[in-house]
Amino acid sequence: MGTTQLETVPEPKYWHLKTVLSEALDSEFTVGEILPNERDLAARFGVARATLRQALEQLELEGRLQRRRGVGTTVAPPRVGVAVGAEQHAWPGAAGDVWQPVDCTLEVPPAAVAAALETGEQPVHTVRRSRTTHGQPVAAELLYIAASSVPELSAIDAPSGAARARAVLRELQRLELEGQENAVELGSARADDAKELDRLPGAPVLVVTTRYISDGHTAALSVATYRADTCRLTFGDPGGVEIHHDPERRAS
Amino acid sequence: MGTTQLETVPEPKYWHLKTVLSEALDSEFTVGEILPNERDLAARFGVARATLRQALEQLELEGRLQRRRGVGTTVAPPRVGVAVGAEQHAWPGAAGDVWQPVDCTLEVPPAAVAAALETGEQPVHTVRRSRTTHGQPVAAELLYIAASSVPELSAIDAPSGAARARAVLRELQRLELEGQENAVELGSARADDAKELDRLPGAPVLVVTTRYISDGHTAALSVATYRADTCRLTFGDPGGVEIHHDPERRAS
DNA sequence: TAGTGGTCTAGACCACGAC
DNA sequence: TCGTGGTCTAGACCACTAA
Repeated sequence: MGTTQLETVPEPKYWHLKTVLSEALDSEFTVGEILPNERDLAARFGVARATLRQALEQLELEGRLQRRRGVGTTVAPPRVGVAVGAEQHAWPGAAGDVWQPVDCTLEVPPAAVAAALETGEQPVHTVRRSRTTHGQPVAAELLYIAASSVPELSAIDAPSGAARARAVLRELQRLELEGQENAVELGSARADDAKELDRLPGAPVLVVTTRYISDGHTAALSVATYRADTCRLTFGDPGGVEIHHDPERRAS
Repeated sequence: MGTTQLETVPEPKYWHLKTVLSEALDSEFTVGEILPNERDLAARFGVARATLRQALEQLELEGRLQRRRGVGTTVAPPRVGVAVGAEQHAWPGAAGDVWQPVDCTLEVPPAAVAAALETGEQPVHTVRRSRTTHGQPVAAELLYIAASSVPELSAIDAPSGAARARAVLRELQRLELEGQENAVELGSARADDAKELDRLPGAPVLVVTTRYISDGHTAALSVATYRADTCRLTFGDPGGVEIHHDPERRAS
């Protein structure tokens, strides 16, 4: 990474910079290694710090770098593959579920959720769960369950907490699951999700929305927020071998 | 959107700004409507243009806005749902495939692709396809097919072009498809993909990687690049119940 | 306390699209 | 040609982490 000059090219500086840095990451750095700080890097390439940051931001978006305030910029490990929608015909909380219940309250959900659950202004069971891989938090979930889906629940004691979450999920298993519908889209982390995922608010996340269908209606709705920088979501037939694909450097 | 002041709060200005703008979009703007330009907006909120842009960038990332140089910033329509991995047990190019062949060449693929296909330094059939919804381009694909997977192809005339692409895909159907493996991750658009998707290079994309497995090996590898701003990827088993997704915006 | 990345400013010029 | 968003600069200060 000894290069100092940037030729005058029609392409943006930060783009060129990103390419140069990307190649340097491949050839001169190892996973976990810490990079020079932004001010030094900017000076070395003869650009303003903001321009250097634009390149770093893209590399972080692609999962190549990890930046932490007060610490520095490090080379990120390859993204981890996490299976979603694998338990294609099981309710959340069924045996083998990788999610860990955290809390459960009774709340009036956002309008879009209420519309899907057809619950109007009624409060619904709102279960918070988290998911970790290799000890690292990778996803936070909000699971909305219509009160009518778990009618036997009123007898249960705990008004909230993980115990209640487990109780609600246990009741859910009694229903017959007809099918589920999944969707993935790009989003940015809300403040609470960001905290749980150990990221700053606004960090890019992959939002997986799952609709659990029973008796022709949406009995439960899951909104799971995965760290986009560290995760590769896998779905469908679990074949066997795992490949890592780099989303940017696949050019010739 | 007449507000002019921003209180002194511990949260970043751009974050607050984003919230204010988001609410204004819901209540005071309609899809396709054009916003005031960045300089005016920044002045109206009493912030520097760069700060205003930080807020706009996030809203664009979330699919709420669309910005085009030389034109302006408009309110984006809700994301369109596009099905991926739906033809769970069919080769690309099979009947009903939504992809449109564009070109086909014989090239040495990137190292990661070569590793998956186990082709070493050998060139592979590289099919370029595109996908549109409602007349808009939503995805660009590079489909790599090991030469050994379509051995009967040498007799075919066209050395490249859409005709050859169709020929290669036709040959592919002769193999028995054992299964496929899907993954989705966040990436940024390469220059060529960006052009086809009508975006700037570096724009956020959802990269869907599909491995087609035959005879215990990876016979073909698809790398599909979807516009992250306009697409919501749907996958999995609809359970026979086809539910029309409500156009209502997801809660945040 | 020192050093890091995160936020913010007030400018400037450029590339592109529409007129 | 004009207005738009895109890029870039050279600073400043803040929030956080670790020593």
